[in-house]
Amino acid sequence: MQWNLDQLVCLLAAADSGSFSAAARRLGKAQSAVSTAIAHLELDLGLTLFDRRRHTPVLTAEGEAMVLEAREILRQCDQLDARANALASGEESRLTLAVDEALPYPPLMEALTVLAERWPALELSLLNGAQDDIPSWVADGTADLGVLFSQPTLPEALSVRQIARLSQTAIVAADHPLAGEREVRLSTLSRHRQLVVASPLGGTPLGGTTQGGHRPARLSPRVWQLNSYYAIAELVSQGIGWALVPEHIAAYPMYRSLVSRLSISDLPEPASVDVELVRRRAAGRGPIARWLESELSARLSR
Amino acid sequence: MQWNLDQLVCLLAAADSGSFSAAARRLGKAQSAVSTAIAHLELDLGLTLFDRRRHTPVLTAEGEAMVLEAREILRQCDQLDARANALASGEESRLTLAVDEALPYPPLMEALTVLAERWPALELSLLNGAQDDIPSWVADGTADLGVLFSQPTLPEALSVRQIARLSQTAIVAADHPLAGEREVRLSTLSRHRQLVVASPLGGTPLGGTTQGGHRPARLSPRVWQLNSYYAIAELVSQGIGWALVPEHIAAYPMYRSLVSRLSISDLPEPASVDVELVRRRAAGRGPIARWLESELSARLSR
DNA sequence: TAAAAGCCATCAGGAAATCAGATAGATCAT
DNA sequence: ATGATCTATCTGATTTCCTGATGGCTTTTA
Repeated sequence: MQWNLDQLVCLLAAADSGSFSAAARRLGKAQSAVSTAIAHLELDLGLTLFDRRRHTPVLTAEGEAMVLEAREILRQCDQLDARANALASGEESRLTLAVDEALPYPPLMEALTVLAERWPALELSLLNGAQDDIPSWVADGTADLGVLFSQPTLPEALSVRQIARLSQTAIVAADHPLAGEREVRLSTLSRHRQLVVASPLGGTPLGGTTQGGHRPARLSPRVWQLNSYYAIAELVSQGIGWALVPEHIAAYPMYRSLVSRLSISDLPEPASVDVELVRRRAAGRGPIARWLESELSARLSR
Repeated sequence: MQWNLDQLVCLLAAADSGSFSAAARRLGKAQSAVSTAIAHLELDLGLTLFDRRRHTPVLTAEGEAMVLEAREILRQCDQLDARANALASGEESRLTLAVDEALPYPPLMEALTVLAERWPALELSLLNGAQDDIPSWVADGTADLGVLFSQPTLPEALSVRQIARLSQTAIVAADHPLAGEREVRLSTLSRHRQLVVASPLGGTPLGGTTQGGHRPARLSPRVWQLNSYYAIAELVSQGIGWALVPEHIAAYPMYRSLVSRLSISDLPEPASVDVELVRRRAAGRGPIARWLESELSARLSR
């Protein structure tokens, strides 16, 4: 392989413009440069690319085949350049996304589908984890971005942004004494055990590193804490107590027939839980991360 | 785009071997050449491809992305070279094949399927034509190769090779007086009109350009000539006469229920028709044409 | 701990490729 | 027939590229 890219450029310019002189003008070179470039290319390839018997050279069949190959190579070169420019302007070449496994899947997967089309070369890693895993993965660099349900304590090194709010519903087991009621009052609920998400488990979230993020409402004096909405739904369906969970968890096929929704008559405002996006303060701010943030925010809010 | 292919080669060698020195040894260059090549590449791309803080350089994330792009480009370059070598050794870049429309399709299509896999870049043209079209297309350069049923007269400029022999069967209309007979004698057949393929139509094939190729057997004094087996089968099914046609024509779904096969008791040898491949004397002798010739011969003979 | 080995970046000088401009021969259009 | 345009080729100058040497740095070895 003796030839170089400039010779391929000359070949395409000559093929497109129909003469070596025109190609030279287009490329801003001397005609002799194009002429010798193509002559050398022909020597290197062992082919006659142009039929020079007429006034203006005309591509041979072999020449046309080479033009097709050359065009593909230069297209790839342009792609390399484009990718280099994108990377040079800060675009991520890899992105690791950590998401709470209890988040609604469809909007997440739709966003990733669009992502795959728009940045086909991106190496994406997707980590599914429980409530507590997400911030620790982001904090230790395992993940660049994390999406999780709002929780009261987060490492200081992380920055948080609320990106959506999911409405919640109260559920009990289908055979629970409360299941028959059309509406219940808080005072009624408080006589039964409440299951809430909490992280870190059993800790007293009052330390100096506490950030915003409201803690899950404790409406009953008898509380069990778990780190997973799935575990909560599981226990609720066993009749252990009641819980506030996001709508999509209550609607999940595995639980839908086992649990019963409760409407709480005297709740000051509709129950909801925030979805937050966390990143290390310094990182996770490339163009793809920013796009993904707004995309997830839009899709989760529908 | 300032960079060149040598720099990409250096990048890959360095990435693969883990150090610039090793890459230089592998490429048969000085270490400084590799070092400056990669340094220039980094300047051109605006990226840091290697992390040089340690003893041996290690690819950055951006570097890995560029390695993937570069590998693809060099793969394409190898492909261009391979194609150039093939073309230089006489391989066709285009091939136009003219076939008699009455040839059996399945073996033809199977051969073309294999052809498409084996020479993916070949530009193939397939012309379907009647008996007379094939040799004229090959003679005037419209086609490179022709496949047709043996016919007595061919232009002098064409060379012919028999590549298969298809057995024939006699057919009459299902409601023809002969249709009930289990076996017929030639003397019986000769009392009915025979339809034969002939080309050129109505000509007296005795001119100076006559070549080998036996003319279709005229077993009856009353003969109609047509240039297409399909037209013959059509007329036979109308009860116009009887004909010798290749087995697959008699088995063609459109005619199968309309015609009846006859077995001729006193035919000296089983009726058959030769399939021939024609080319201009000078042309049609590239590797692909030769492969196609043997492939068609094998598949048509099954 | 000290020496040795291996690696990289950089520099200088020479080899090689590339380029622009000029020229001559060929082809096309008028 | 003539002028315009094209290609191939030559020449000298510029640029690029390469090798070999050197020094600084890191890792391994003694």
